Amino acid sequence: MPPDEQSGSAAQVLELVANGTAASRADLVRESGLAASTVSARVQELVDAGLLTESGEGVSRGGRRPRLLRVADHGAVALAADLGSRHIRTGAVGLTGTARDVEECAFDLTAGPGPALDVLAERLTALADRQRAAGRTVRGVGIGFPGPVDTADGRIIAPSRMPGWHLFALRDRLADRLGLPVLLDNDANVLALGEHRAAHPALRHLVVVKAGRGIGAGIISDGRLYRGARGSAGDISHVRVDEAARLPCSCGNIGCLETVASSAAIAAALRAQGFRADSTTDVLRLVGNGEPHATTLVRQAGRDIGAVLAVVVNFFNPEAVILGGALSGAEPLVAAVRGMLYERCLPMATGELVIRAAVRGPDAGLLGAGHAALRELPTAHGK
Amino acid sequence: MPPDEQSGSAAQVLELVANGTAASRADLVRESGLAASTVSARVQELVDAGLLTESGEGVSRGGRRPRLLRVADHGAVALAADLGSRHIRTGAVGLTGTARDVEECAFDLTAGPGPALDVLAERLTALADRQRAAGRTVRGVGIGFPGPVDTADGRIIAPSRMPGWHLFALRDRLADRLGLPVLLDNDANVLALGEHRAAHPALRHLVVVKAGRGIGAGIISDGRLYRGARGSAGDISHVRVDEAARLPCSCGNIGCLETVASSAAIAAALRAQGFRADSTTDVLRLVGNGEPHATTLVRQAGRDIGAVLAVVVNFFNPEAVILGGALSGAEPLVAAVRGMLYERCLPMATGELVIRAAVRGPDAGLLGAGHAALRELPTAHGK
DNA sequence: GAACTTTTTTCGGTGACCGAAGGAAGTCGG
DNA sequence: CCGACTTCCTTCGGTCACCGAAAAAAGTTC
Repeated sequence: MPPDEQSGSAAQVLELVANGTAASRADLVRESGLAASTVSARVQELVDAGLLTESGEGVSRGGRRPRLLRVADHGAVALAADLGSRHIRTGAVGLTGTARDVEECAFDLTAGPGPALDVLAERLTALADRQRAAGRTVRGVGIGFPGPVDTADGRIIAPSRMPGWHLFALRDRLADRLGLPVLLDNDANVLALGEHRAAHPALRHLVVVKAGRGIGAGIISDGRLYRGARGSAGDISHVRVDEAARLPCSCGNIGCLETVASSAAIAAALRAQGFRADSTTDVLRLVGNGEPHATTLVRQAGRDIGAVLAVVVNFFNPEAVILGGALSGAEPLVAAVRGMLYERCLPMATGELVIRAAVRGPDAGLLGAGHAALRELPTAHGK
Repeated sequence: MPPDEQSGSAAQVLELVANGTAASRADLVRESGLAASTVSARVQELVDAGLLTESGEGVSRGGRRPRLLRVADHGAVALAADLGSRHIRTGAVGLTGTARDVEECAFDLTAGPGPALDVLAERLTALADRQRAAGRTVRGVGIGFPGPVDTADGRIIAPSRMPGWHLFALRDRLADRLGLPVLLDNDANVLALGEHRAAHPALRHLVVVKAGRGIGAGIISDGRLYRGARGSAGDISHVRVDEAARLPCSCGNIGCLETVASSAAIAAALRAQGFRADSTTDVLRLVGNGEPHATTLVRQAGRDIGAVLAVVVNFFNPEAVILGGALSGAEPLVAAVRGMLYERCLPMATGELVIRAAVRGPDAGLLGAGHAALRELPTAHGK
């Protein structure tokens, strides 16, 4: 599926060095399970390809000193964009796994694909120019989109709350404008990739929730992103959680998780109570200020999300549930999800389950998008 | 993970012939994606090993006639046992994928592991003797158990409703008694293996529900059985579906799927209404007779199961949901699940979703257990 | 400074697969 | 009935990814 992908174990070697699991060939032998000769050969390839560099020697452990390896960060970066329904966040991601030159601007995606394409192209062009001016090579672009994506075609599919986007060929349109290869995926998927690679590389089964104005999930199964039969796996935003609710959802049903537990829903409820609350930021501010109504609403949202995740945890039995997206910045939400999972799941499923907020915070999605782009986009000289 | 497993593509070749997808080497080339030379080599191996036989020639399609291949059914079988909380079903499964000498007897698993081991050993010994008398070689035993199983250790783990079984080493105890290698897995898992291999080999992502006195699910992800982090994936029996329920469940919670939608729950409700209903068979009989109360209860159970599966379908996005277990014999249940899924899931998830009852009926679990045993158990002469 | 350790490379496999070429056995159209 | 085309299958010489044994390289310890 990935157009490029080096010999398999080479990617693994690079990954282990990139996320800090291994710093020398000997480490790689221990961590990867490969034969020493294989590791040596792969490292040599990667050094020759300019992806790894040797950087001095480490401390001896009673024998020869290890020759330390580092990911070569001099050269290539991928541009990354994390699209939200109300904002666009951009940055440059290098092989070392850090985001540089991060910017966020307000933008309403519901305005339709035309304006969005303009803004994206403009900001990414500027970003590319700055990166090139700094001497870095821009290898491609990774985009996380807050709605269903056909990753094969690079098109948006029937996103709720965003009329006009259906079947928009964002990937190719953007690639034309930028003259760069573009990778397009769902925002929760790139978030999951980012969290997995940067924070939990050792875990094999992982559910990463993105809770913001919408609610989605990315699934890592057996160490790889799981997309499902039609690519819509992880779409929990329209699971019914409130039988009594009368609020209609954009999907045509009622009581969807998204209409009761997203930050859009919380903000609306707060406005109905007389608060000034438009954005997720406003909600977080009110919670941070200790506003009881806001805290109650966020906690209830956490319980609703937790109720859905309880089914998911029993069914999928992951090693970790990671909460990302802007709402995960609210402690009460994380606490409520935890409580719900421990209450409702089988002890066998929660026994060693890790439940925590995304460690990379607001950049996690960006890192995932950049990472994916660096890994999967074709390049001229075999990466 | 499987102790034996032939060269990978050999297993694939055998599988394609066994399930009827391919009948000649040329078919195998088309279906498997392997090179013709590779197919030829693997077929030769399998013929030499006595697993495949050539059986005459097929009809020409304008060129040389294909040399037809068949799975050699002369020799080896695995014994299989499908344990229910109230019955034990046994049979012999050959490489051709048919169950022979199937028997079912009533037995109460809650009586504890001792008596169960005796009955199992006795019936399987008799079955083995009959198979050997018929000139077949018994290669091993596959067991499906209606509760959580540690497949690495071959032990039962904390099954609800079955005190005394916790940590019982069923696999090794049975292997000692029979003098045969034993494979032990959860009943829903072996059901999923059986349905996938026998009925839907082309599908890659599959959820197979076993609805009987308990409710479990087996997951096929990427063509392979998915067990999750701790091996408890698919355990949806204790998902809360009825907030208002006061019925306590063996797990300590209330409103679990199992306490409201299992045949045990339906039978109890029918008894409360004055009907004679002890077993799943009684429930099916009443539904078959058109008894309105029974049909209503079964339909409601289907809706409850459907509500849980709706979350699962949105999250996992499978190609098919297969309903197995005794309750799947009730048409209203299948209809109710269908209705619930189409109502509650996103169109993208249900667009091409197959929802149907297990085609192998009551033998599906048996076939899966036998199949798994034949595939994964070690044998003397390299299978 | 001899005897271990640890790290890394060299070298000769091995196993699974592929692709080109060609043989074997057909059909079909004149 | 004979050549031209198809389809099926095998033979043969690769390639690729990896492994394992051995040894070289570089250190530590007593």
